[in-house]
Amino acid sequence: MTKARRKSPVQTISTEPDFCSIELRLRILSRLPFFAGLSPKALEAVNALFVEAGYQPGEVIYTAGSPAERLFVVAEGKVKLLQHAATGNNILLDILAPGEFFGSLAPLKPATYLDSAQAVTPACILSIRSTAFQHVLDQHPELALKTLAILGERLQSANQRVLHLSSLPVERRIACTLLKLGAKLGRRQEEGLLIDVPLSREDLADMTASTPETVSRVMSQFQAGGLIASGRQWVAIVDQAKLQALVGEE
Amino acid sequence: MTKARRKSPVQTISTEPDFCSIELRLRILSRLPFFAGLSPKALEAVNALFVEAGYQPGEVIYTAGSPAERLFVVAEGKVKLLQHAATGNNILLDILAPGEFFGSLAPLKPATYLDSAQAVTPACILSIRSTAFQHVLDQHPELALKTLAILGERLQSANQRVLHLSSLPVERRIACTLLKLGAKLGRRQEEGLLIDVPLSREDLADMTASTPETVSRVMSQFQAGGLIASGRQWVAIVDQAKLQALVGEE
DNA sequence: CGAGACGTTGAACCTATTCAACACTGGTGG
DNA sequence: CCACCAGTGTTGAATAGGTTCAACGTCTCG
Repeated sequence: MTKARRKSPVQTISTEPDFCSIELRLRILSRLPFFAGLSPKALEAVNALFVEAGYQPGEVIYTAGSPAERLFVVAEGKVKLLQHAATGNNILLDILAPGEFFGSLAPLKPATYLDSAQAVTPACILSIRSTAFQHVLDQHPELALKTLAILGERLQSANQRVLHLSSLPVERRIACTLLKLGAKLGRRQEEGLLIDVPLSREDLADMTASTPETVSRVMSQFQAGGLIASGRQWVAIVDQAKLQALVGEE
Repeated sequence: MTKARRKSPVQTISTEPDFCSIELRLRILSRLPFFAGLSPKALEAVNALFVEAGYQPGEVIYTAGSPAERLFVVAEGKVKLLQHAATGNNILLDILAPGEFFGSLAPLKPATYLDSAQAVTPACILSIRSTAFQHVLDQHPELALKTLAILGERLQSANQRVLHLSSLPVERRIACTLLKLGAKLGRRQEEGLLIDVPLSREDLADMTASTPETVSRVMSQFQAGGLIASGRQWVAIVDQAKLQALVGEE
């Protein structure tokens, strides 16, 4: 019945090995939470410290365990942040959108990265040495406060995740994860709120501490109930209210 | 066999409704990670902003959901930080030792606390309005960097917890939790490394996303293997190496 | 001394995983 | 251009790890 969905609503405009124009760089930097409110001059100085690099989908930006000496910022595209368990299974910590930072904030703090970063779409990534960034923070104390606020939010988010892993059954965890992804990466579309990133069952399993099979089962059920629409590597939220009700109000 | 353990090695020197002397306050503040390296004069100014309060074991310092407007620091005693799930079960996020802070770093960020804090032992707690603390950070930028570093560590720790919840079986999670507690709150004793805080099976269940029954079973097994010694409300690590081996090297 | 909290142990049950087989899709190379 | 094939998704059945329910023992405190 509600089976025939279109091929893949997620647009993957694959350009050349991604890079961004100077204007884009400055625009991105100025829109970054912590760089907002910086004088144009200071911003240009900061900009000069950043290096840019392009990545193709699936390409690895850094690997857990390698020496952590850079701070990265997503200028264009989406980036997966993942941890690796000894058993071989992965944990997908987050999917970062343009404007978000990752990597090592401070030098020497963790000597090595404890997560890996991988481009999901063609991406342009800016990066700076952690030491250099530390100097920037020294010179612009207001930036440190902004960064503090962001870290605080991430800590909250991580704690909420612990709460969910501890107390919610898979079905709810998946519903919740879909809603979060929708809020962050959603794009209005005829099918509903399309999660605008290639997203496999396994990705969702890695976000919910589950397995691709279980995710598939739950998603089939959601689809039958008209809550979502989904196909190969994509998901759209059709009935957000019902999904929200399922996770239980908070 | 190895059943006869002593009553309760955990000392709970219950004084009057706890308070601390002026010298202790200054000493505590000066030893706080972020206040380290502050001029004595600045430290006294900061000290003046703090208010002190005493708590009895089990007494609640603040509750999740109430307006978040203060930052707290443990001066003396131990404090439980916990989240509450809709299902009624609790998550024990951490047990804080003297010198650690909790509560609200920044005003308005989360309008309300999203965790609760409760004294585990008789405790003396210093606190300051978040707004006031924000001013302190403004005036002493180096403190913001320190705080940033600490938040970073906590974020890492939370992420590691997500990893463990996602990939380790209960037995390992419990072993790991015991080791962490031992490292943080351990006191050398004849029985081994005593975790110097009243700690029930339920507490451990709340730290490992499990149940008191399961914790009891696993702990019995650990005790039979000579890994730990334990009784009512207390645990000591007897063979740290074996316990470490069990969790799997990292 | 009694009562309530804490801890232990057993057995039934249930959720989600695991293993396995099969179907669909899209991209690649012949 | 078509056929093939690897990656992805679906579905079923068996299994296991942990929870739940329940009963009982034990300690501590008032």
